[in-house]
Amino acid sequence: MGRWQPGARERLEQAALDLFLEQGFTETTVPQITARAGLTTRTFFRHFADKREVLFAGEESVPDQVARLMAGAPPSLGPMEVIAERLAPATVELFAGRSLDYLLRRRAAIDAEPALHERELRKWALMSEALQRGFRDRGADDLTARLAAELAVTTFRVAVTRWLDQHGDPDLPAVIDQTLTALRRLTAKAPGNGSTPPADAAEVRLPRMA
Amino acid sequence: MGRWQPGARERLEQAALDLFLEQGFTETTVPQITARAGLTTRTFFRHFADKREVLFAGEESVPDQVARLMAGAPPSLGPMEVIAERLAPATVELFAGRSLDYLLRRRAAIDAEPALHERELRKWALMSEALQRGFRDRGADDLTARLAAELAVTTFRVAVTRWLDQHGDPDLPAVIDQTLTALRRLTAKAPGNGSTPPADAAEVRLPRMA
DNA sequence: GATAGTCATGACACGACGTGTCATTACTTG
DNA sequence: CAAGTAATGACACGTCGTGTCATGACTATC
Repeated sequence: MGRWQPGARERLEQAALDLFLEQGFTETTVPQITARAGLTTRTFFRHFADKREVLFAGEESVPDQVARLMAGAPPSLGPMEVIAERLAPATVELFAGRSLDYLLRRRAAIDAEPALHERELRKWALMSEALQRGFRDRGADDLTARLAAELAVTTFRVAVTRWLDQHGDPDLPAVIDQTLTALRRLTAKAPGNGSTPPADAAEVRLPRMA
Repeated sequence: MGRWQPGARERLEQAALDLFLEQGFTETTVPQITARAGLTTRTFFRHFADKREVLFAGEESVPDQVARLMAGAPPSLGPMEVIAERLAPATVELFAGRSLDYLLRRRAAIDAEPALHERELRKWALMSEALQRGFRDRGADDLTARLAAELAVTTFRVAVTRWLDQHGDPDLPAVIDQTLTALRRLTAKAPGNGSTPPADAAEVRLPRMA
């Protein structure tokens, strides 16, 4: 363990996030981050593979956790049940660790920078791959496994996005539930445009035509 | 228009893809690409914002095309109908321009390099954003618009992947159809594990428990 | 058919990113 | 107190990507 000033990694993460929000990702240089954390440039790259990674540390284990979680679920559960009953609670737990304020600040930084947004997309893609393997190991055919994995990722990503949009007001489990319901309604053959059928939707159907 | 040797851009794209496949993306330096194309380093960055972009040129207009396409569809169509009847043919057309061989080579290069894979994810994300706006403009509420957009992207991305996996054998429209059908079956409440119910699936249900 | 204008390219300098390498410092173990 | 370990510092270096100015080739106009 490091024994100079403890928590070098955490200091770097904090300084980086602060600077990214203050001046932007591109405008922030690694020497600036390390100066604020009281370290040198070389040390930064010993903790993080590149400048973006400072916002994505400690997420490498998630795919493995996902794999174990799925292997531990009763074989009788279908893909959608696995998503709703096993993966959803795990996702909630994943976000329960960090404060809402931190999550919002982190998202603000990521949304402001395409390069960081790409890294965020890769995070979900890695999760999707793990889920896909999990579904295949549970006996699903290749197409179903892929779709189920993508569906799960879509659900959780959309739910978390909306949850943060509303500053965490309806709690995450509720938002996930709402998202799953909307997803089922959407894919059900019933035609319609997706707004709550006749009621309170204030939005207007645009008569546009190209 | 350039009047030195015509097709500088195309020469750069070709040289880059060849070199990426020969020695890998990271190992290929921009001077190497420009040398093979008979140009200078500076010229490369006049045509492409960065090294990755050489594989993603000419795709900036897709989101706009998507927007026009959706605005031109009859307002009576629900989200899933828009996906199946309007967006699917457009997606097919999008891939009809390039030869299967080129698409396979391009994918091989992208799959071998995480940085390129991230760029590919961003491409689909931009398409998803355009779709989301399109669905919202058609009167869908925010949640439905997001989910429909993500569903469309998932469908086409999975379909194209599988289509290329099989070297284009069942044609793309057929694969998209198959994918949409599997997606509807998956989200329908009917429990089950996603393999063709009792028959020919040779895979074994693993008795694993974490 | 000369002249001016336009646009792609060449040439050069430069800052930031990321890595390899070796020395140094602090802590741990015996 | 001595040896070993692990994180850090210091330095050099290659590549990426940009700013800037000069140069070449084509076009339009008179």
